[in-house]
Amino acid sequence: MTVTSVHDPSHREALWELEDAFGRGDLVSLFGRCTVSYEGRAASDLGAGDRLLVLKPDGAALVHTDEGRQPVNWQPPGSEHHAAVREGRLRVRSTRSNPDETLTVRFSDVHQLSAMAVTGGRDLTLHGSEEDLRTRIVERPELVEPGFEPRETERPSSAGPMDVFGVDADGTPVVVELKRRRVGPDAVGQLARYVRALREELGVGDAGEADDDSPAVRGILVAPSVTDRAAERLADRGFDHVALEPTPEE
Amino acid sequence: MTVTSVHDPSHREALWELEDAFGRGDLVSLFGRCTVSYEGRAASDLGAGDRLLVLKPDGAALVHTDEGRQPVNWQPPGSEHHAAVREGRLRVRSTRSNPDETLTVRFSDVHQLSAMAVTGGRDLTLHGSEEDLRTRIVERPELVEPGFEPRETERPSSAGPMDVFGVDADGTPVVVELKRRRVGPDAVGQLARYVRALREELGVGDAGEADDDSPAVRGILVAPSVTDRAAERLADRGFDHVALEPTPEE
DNA sequence: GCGTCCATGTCGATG
DNA sequence: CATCGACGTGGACGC
Repeated sequence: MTVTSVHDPSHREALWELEDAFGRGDLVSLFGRCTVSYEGRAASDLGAGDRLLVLKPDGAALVHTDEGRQPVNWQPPGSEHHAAVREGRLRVRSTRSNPDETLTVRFSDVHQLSAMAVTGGRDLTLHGSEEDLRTRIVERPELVEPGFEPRETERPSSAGPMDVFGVDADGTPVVVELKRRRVGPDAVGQLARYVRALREELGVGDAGEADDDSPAVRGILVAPSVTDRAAERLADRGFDHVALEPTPEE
Repeated sequence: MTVTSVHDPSHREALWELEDAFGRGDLVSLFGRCTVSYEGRAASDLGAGDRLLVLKPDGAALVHTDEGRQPVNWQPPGSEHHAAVREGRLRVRSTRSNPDETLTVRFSDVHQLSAMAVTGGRDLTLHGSEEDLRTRIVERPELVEPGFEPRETERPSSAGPMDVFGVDADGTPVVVELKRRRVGPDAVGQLARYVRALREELGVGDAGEADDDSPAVRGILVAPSVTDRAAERLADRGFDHVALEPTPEE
């Protein structure tokens, strides 16, 4: 593992190191006093201050202050990094097109620059996602309700793929929308679109005949919990909510 | 400006530096070979590889690989960093409560560690946000339509605050929903909620009497553009779309 | 604390 | 390319 590291370099030294690092495909970490300006989907300016600039070989650029999970400024992967010395400052610029965006970081002082080749080990195994919730329901359908039979996941419809499609104990078609966490009204809207699409497709239970307790196509929202507004909308539509976590309680 | 920087430190040296940096409230950048595990709202594991760990004095922790704008793992601000040497590795752990979450990074090798005090200069001036769009409309209402008069922004309603409330040339109440970029159907749903709330509040134009071309309360979606699905929903509801950018075209 | 909504959201799948 | 939906979304603001 080769790490390059320079302390308090001159702008010219820093420039050399940056260009080498870009050439090697290194990940760069740069501490220094700088101003930052961005122009693209929006535009922003940031006055002088000490910050951390991270430059990735895939084109991503991140400007971090001492606070927050989010960078104060950034450029997405696919951008191109360029460095130069201009007007007595080290200018690092990252540009991309579609949309056209430019991030410019101007360093009056570079305190520390490190670069390292970083490869592999990018595959994360994540548990507790919506996909896990789907798996859990397919394996244990009674968690939705007794007699529920899943027939298909990601079933296509004119409104997009529905998370789980199945039938209930009476043989009534059921659309299940899954959410890994507490949801608001937008999730009910999503479920409603799938139910409407399926009713049209099956030619049953549209607004004209679904005014009693037999909706012909049922909608079930599976989520740990729902907001009040979402509950209202669920009631309006005659949909059900099943409280379920993506992973079993410990 | 004081920067601490060590190259290829022993675990014990790295531990000292980390504890000093935590004590000083420094921002830390740590290159090394590590495994990462996370447990909290979800759970994840990441095998050995070279990565960049950033530790912020506000408690944020970021694990970055060579790719992506997003950290592969992280901990939000408000967490607490702890470092220790365990089983021949440098273990950096960041924990928080509510929800209970733990991020653990275990280094088999530390290649480079830098720490710097980073203060001030955190205030970003951003242009092109939804707020700019609102300002633009209030100053030039004719951009929405001739004769439009804004009366209130962030007007409260039972469905939440509507972006702009006003009246059109005929004196008909208008609810304007603003989006800084192209929107999908959810924005129409949002607008519909506000319109419904206002109709109820004013006691006019509900479903019973709004079946002709006089809806009593109009809804206008201002956004650069809308998706097909959103356009459908707009037409269903009898709402209008006005194509407008958050900032004037160059 | 929860609810709501914006974001330069980012990211991946899909047509 | 654009659309659509998930995300450990994050973050701000209001109640």
